[in-house]
Amino acid sequence: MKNPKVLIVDDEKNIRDLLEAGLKFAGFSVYSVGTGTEAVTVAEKAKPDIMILDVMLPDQSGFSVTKKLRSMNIDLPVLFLSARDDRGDKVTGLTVGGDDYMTKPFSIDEVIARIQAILRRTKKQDVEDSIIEVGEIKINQDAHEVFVNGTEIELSPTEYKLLRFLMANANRVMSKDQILDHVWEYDFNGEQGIVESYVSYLRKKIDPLSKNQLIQTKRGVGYIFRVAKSEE
Amino acid sequence: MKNPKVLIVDDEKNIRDLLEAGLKFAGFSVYSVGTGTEAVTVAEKAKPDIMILDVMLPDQSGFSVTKKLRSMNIDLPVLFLSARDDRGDKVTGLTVGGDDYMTKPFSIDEVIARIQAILRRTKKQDVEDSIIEVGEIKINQDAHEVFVNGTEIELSPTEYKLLRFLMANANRVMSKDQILDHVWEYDFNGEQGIVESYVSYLRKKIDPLSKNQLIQTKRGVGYIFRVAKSEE
DNA sequence: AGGAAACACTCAGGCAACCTTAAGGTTTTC
DNA sequence: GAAAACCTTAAGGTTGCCTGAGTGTTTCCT
Repeated sequence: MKNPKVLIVDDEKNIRDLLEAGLKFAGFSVYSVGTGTEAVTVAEKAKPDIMILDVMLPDQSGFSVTKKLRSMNIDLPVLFLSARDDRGDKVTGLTVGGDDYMTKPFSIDEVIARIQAILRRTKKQDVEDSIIEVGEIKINQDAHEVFVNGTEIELSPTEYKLLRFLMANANRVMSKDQILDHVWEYDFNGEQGIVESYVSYLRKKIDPLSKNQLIQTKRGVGYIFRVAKSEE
Repeated sequence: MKNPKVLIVDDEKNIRDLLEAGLKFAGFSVYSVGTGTEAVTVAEKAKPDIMILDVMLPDQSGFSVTKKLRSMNIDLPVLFLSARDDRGDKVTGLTVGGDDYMTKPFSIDEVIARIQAILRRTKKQDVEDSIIEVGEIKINQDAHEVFVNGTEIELSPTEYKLLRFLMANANRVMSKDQILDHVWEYDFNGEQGIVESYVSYLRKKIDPLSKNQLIQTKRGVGYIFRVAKSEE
């Protein structure tokens, strides 16, 4: 199947829209509802491949939605969303098979990565491979490992997400605003300076092991992960 | 499809007219409205391929327009416009997915370049290629790179825009006023002298690597990017 | 042809924006 | 309670933008 179908269930419309825009662009077919009741209806009719489910819904808890679906023999993997500090919820949510769990606020690219990871695990879809390799760098997303010319380097979570984003958009300049929108959590309110800082951290770890300056600055424009400059 | 359709949404008529003229000339079919309500109507009926949307509209915010459209399952990429210094408006999610973001005042040719970049990325249209090659010079728009006979040169943003404009109109004289109108921001209030300065900067970087004088002066008329002079 | 006027080119300088790096404080994690 | 990760801030250097002045070049008029 070419376009995996995602059902988004969240009562905050802003969040739904954000997820919808990001997921559509990433190649998913998107259904989006605001209540648990609708979720059950759409899940039955549209037969999505995966569901993004807020655990705090106005009409019923997210878990009761999954129970209802299982009782109807509709079996689909779930990416749970919850507000931070719901530690209690986490345990319950994770008891079942291929599911995963994220806290709000999230970064949009992280959601996409998790969804692809779940689909990969449940093996029902053609999804992006777990391994991204661009030029001298190879990332294993499942293992969270990064290799520069075969040597592993340790990256902090933010560094990792930044690198993954730049590599996913290799050979294309990304503005600092774009980077903020994709890599940082959606409610992040800081300035672009933080992107500059993290690019600096990344370079410090990557450059000693690479032949070329892989992350290049385009002054006044943004940053670019650059390979294969001469011929294309 | 030959002529991509653009929907312009802005309450300032001046801006609408400016965009409309520029985009029509660039080969787009243009629809232009002044309110969010109209935008929704036209987007539904005319099915444009992309929308240019001011985030500050009189009747509703630009974001609510995109939300409404998404809830109606009308999915089109957006180039957001906003006034500079709208720190408050800087809501995350602006550039999520295939969308992009520009601040006013802009240069008209930069808008066209961004629109083509978005359409290229969303792959729904036959648009100009990312690479412009005229004579001895090759520009990679995605990477913001410029090569003269295979050697890369570094250009500042303004130099880059000026060169792109001259190359897009190769073998045709462009007056200094035309250049100001297309390359500089629409509210730029300076003199033509600045064009002379920037042509000078460009030549200093280009000429050492080129066999011919690529940017030529037409006294009393303007400048021309000249190739294939012998036969025509 | 001579000279004035218009046009064009280059350069230096002031200011603003941008980039990098480092240091320190806060939050999170174990 | 210590370590790691994260964010902010600021200093300092660099680059980019624009202006204005000085010089060079062409055109045009007498």
